Amino acid sequence: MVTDQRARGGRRRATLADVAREAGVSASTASLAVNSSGPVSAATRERVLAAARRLGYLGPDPLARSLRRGRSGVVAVVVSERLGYAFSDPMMATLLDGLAEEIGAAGGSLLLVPVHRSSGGTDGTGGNGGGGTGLGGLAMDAAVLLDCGVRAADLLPGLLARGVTVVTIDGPLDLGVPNVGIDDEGGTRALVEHLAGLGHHDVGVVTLPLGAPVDDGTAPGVPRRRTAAARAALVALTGHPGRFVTADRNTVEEGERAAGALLDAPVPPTALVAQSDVLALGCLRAASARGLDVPGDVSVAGFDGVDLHLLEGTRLTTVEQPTARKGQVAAQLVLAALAGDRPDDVRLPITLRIGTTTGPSPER
Amino acid sequence: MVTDQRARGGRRRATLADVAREAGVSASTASLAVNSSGPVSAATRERVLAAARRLGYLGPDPLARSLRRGRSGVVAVVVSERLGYAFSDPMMATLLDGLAEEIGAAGGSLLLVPVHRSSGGTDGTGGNGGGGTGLGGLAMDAAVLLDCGVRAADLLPGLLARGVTVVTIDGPLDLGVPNVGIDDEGGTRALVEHLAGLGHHDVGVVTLPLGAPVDDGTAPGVPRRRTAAARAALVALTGHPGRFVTADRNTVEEGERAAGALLDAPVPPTALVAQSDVLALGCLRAASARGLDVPGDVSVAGFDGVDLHLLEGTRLTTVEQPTARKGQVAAQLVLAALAGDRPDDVRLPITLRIGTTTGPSPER
DNA sequence: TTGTAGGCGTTATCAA
DNA sequence: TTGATAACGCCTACAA
Repeated sequence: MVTDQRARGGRRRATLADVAREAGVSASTASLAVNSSGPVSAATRERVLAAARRLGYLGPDPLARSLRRGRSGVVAVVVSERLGYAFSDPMMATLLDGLAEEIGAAGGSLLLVPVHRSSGGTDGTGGNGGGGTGLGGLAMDAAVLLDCGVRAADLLPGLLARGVTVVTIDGPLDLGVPNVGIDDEGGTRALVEHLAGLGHHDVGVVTLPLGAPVDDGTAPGVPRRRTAAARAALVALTGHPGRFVTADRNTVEEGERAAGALLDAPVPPTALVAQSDVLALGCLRAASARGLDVPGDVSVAGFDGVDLHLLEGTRLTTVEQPTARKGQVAAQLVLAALAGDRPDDVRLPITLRIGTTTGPSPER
Repeated sequence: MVTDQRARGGRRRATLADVAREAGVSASTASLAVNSSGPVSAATRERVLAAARRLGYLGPDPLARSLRRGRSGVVAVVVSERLGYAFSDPMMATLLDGLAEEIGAAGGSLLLVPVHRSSGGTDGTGGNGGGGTGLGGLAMDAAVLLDCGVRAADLLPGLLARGVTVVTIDGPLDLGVPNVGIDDEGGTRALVEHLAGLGHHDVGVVTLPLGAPVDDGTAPGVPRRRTAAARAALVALTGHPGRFVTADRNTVEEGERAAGALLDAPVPPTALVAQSDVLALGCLRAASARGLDVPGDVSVAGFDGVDLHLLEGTRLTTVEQPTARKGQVAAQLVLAALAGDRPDDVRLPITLRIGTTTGPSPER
């Protein structure tokens, strides 16, 4: 990754110039023939192709072509911190799948870029001495920013300055770039309504990591949006504000820990709302570990509509969102923007899915 | 991804030449100053840096630099078919995490390349007309091939011809490139020994997708290696060959289906060995759906040592492998090979972990 | 310590 | 239909 000798072993790969010479044509003609991207007589094309075969020419060098064309065909997906966390979230897998499908179909490819909190600032001169990576030294046509975990806003100026097309998934919304998202507030409210309707007055909320407090003018990310919506809905519908515990990461373990903190209170809440299905699974485990019946003793709800592979015919009550579609749409926004359009934000529909993990409040 | 106008909106990004002109030095001096990679007087450097700031120079263009240096810093990870499948395997997340950590630390980045069965042949002239992706048109220094699903061997010639450094994970082993793997046979044998010791004579095996039969001379992949080892060990230790069902994909659903086929036999086996923990989870669900007690009625074992987040304090009996380490080692092999070394294969240690899902055979 | 020259492999443009 | 020319933006011998 550091060394840069080109002279590897034997003789170097054949280039288009070699092919042209071998075929007795000019480089430009050879280019046209090889790419079938211009008027070339059938005879010449055949001659060039034969020469290419003879020389073992492997097609245009992607780097050179990209430099010349000003396009690399690479779409970066910026994920938070460690890839392991990113992928331990089942959503991410689905999202990336949708993204890859569309980008791949358009001839592009996906670059996975984990951003460590430090290496964000690609704003200045970028004179980062040694080959530090950090978004600065990566060739990309576009970047997809996933709200979860990364402060998208931090990276944005640097990317835009470099002429990179940017699309966000799940906001923030006021960044001035196209965004795909869902109605987080509406989904949260629906969940609270459902629980309130079951007679729950004392609801615990396990939130996703909230990230840095929003001191600048930026709109808050998913966790804060859902949190605010939950608080508002709880006050309005149950008369109580609810109790909030924040998970440090979106993992089952953290969900279990956070839920444990709530359930171990002198008077535990009668319902737990987790901001993700992964966290909700942790809630289920916390309840199970304490011998609590779900939903008899405590109701549990999630968010996302991920397939959790619960045993025993349990179905989590959750807000289902079209995650694969989200990835596809993000890709479409990228492609549209790359084509010069200025696409609008997209808000995808969600559904409240009532499962077997929520029931009447035992207080009733 | 297709259009190629460079003339976007305003005026183009400042280049190093611009900076040099602005600073009144030559381009080469500017290069040295910006990269701090040569002898430059403090005064000149300051002047150059100031000019860069003034012009909003954002650092060397990655594409141009790569072309010049002959290195892109990109390591491709070739995954099978759809990314969604790839990531639905918890192993992959961990593996990629380890890989990304090491590659990232060395200043490289990870390109995710899903390979559809068709687009494999990058051997010929590659004159694939339009911008079809398929590994051919991607700039990469190295590729990591994951056996699972993709016939690594198919891609190898093309990659090698292009001068791409290749490393495989989980074989096949006779490809002539460095490989990281584990003792699949030994692990399988240990599992069978464990079950035989518990008195099981009639064992069902749920295998991973086997892929195409090995008609050429190539060594078989993980599923076939584990399958052969299981068959041999079962014959040797139980006197019976065992019954084999193949899952079409490495998913919980497929595991459940395959296990169901075994459990619905007139005389079901007393133990199920799945070739992955994901499949094993499917086995557990199949048993649960039929009202069978595990391990009372049927024992279940897996392979991998993934955290399955089972409820109820259940711990799967499985063969634990150091998955993150596998990714790290693969990265180290890549880096070593890129540095000109010719690293040896690495075989990582595994451990039989006995959980609560295996017990004495009910036949006893 | 700085500048000059040349080229990495392609492709767009224009003229022939 | 083909060919010469000129970049794309950078880096590295080598010379001054």
